Amino acid sequence: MAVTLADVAVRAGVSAATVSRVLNGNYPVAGATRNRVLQAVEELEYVVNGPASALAAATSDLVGVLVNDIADPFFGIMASAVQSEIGEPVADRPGPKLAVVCNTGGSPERELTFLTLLQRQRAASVVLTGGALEDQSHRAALIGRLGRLEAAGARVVLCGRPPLTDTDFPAVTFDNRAGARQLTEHLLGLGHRRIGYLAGPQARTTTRHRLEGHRAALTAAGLGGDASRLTVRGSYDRSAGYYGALELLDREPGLTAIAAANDTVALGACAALRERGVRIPEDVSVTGFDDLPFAVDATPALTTVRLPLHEAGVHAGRLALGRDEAPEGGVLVCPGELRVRGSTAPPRDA
Amino acid sequence: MAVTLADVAVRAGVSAATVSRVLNGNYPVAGATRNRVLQAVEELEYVVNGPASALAAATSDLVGVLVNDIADPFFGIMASAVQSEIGEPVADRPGPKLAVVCNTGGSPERELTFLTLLQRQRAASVVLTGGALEDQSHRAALIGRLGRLEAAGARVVLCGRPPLTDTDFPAVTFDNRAGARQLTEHLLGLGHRRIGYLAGPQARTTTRHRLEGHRAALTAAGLGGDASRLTVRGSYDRSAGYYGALELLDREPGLTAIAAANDTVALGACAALRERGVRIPEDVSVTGFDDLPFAVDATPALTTVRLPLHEAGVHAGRLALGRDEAPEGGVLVCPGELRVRGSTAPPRDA
DNA sequence: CCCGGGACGGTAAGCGCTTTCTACTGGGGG
DNA sequence: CCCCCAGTAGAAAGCGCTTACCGTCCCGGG
Repeated sequence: MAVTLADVAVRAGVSAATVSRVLNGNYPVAGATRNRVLQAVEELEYVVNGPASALAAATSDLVGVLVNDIADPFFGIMASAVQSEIGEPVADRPGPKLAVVCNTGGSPERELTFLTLLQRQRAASVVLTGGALEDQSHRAALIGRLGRLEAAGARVVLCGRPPLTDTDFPAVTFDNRAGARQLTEHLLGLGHRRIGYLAGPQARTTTRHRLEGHRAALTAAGLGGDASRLTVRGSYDRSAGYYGALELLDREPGLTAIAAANDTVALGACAALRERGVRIPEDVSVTGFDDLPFAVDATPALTTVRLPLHEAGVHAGRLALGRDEAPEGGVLVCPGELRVRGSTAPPRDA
Repeated sequence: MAVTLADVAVRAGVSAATVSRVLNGNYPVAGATRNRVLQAVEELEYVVNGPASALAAATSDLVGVLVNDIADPFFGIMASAVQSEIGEPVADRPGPKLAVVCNTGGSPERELTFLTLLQRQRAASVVLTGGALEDQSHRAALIGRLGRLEAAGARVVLCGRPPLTDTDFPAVTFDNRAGARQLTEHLLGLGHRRIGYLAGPQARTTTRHRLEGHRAALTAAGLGGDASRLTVRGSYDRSAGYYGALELLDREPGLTAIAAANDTVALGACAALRERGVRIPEDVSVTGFDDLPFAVDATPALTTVRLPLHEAGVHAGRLALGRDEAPEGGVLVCPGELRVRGSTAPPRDA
């Protein structure tokens, strides 16, 4: 049924070995022979059998990309960058690689399951994005899986998450702590003193780092005491911001600012504030985090910290291909950049 | 180095065939034997070699998903739905499938290239999303590629794009025409008469259908004459909306409404209007299309048409697995739903 | 008491490709 | 003038798995 290498070989009057060599270009083949082969390939519309070559060569051109949810632009942007980077047929030997996107939904089990599935596919590399779960047993299981992947020849890269201690997988991470700190310092600088914080889900590194940055700024300003009373936890979605903001308003009617764990949460908070008739930023200032594309289109535009998601993805993609050397220490820290926009202003009583 | 089926067989004291049968569960194996095998698998941490089984069984568990850009929520949401659907280990025979996401960037060549790469991987199915390019030669090439994929045993599904005439690939499509028409009728109903339109790129079915819907509404209202003067073309991104809106304002200062090809373009337009000091909706009403998550958080919230992106993706995923039968006629049309929000209001002179 | 057949399990032949290892050629240096 | 090597091409041995195709073994019916 399907055309095989052998068919091409017969058509071109050469051996299968030669056809393989022409196609892979890793062995000298005389010009005339090569042309005959190429022509036969063309005429027969031959398409290599990927699994067969993967089996024989013990490599595949699949790169796994684990994300929480590809529908979320935070992950979408990174994944897009990774994909574009690895899909580009470099002058380098192997052809373009394909990105296998895996939605973990933040579930540790699914994360492990997908890693196994990727190992089964003999993925050439795996890019892990998103905040890590801070759970010792999961951490151990994860390291085990990644170790086996690496042992099987896969390249493992962490993107947008902190390095895994005791391992030396290259990592491209964001400085969430510093970013959060800048944001809160910005609010403090404007004169805010009663600042609510909408934190992400428990046991996530991203959540913890951002919260720590926020607290560090407060503490430095001598406002550490109120911090936990003015912190509400929720997931990283819009409704968490909505209900979280209402909760904060109830807890502390004198609130003049809300710092959200990310832009999506911030928009939810804005919606809640508007419904309550609270003006932004006149009555309450709001900050986000990530600077996703829509942050600038909110009204008022969201003050936030821009994370170089695309750049990080590109870098992770290059590391995954082995095109770039791992950064010194194995970790590349990408700083966030404060973007001051309309959603923050001095408090009224300032 | 790596553990193979044979190793497991030895360990369990059975033949490789038996191990394979236990793992695939498609042939009777006595309970005791099965358990011994399973235990050996466990102890050896055996992971099937995907390429090898793909080669032997002539099938893979890869599903290709072609999108314009996975960073765009429009595609991200559909891809996410497809992925979740196919990743679920159904009670059905084959294990969970992996989604290979391919960013075409809207380029026809890349589209074809990716299809070839997917065929090389012997993908079990391919889901094509996004508007189709209206170009005869590309259409022919595309049908050729898809036909070969199908001949190779892959299931081809179109999602969020019109069916390919003369083929019978199942399709899940959006009624862009009706949606656009509703939007413009809504504006007309409010009393608008000078309505600008920000169209998408040329030669895309999505662009054409939405524009046709808009024009149909205008024509029905006896306003067809001005239509082309008040139409500006651009890509589907924010800056196209920004510059397009400025252009429209210049062409027709008396404009009272702008209908954009999608939400992203609409937000760009809003930004331009705000900069010009034009109030929304008091001076100019604006409508989007798609109802992406951020549409509701714009201020004012965007009047738009909600497209069931997630549902369409789920459905496409099921079709790709062969879990659902193709709809009668092969095409499932998903209607859009008008969402009237704050960005539209009667014109001032109404 | 014998035989047919169902339930299991093993044997072995590939699946289509890569990659040694071997073979052959022609030309230039000794 | 012969030998050796660079340059090419082929033969063949797998890569790890699936799956006919056969044997066994044991049961119940005749």
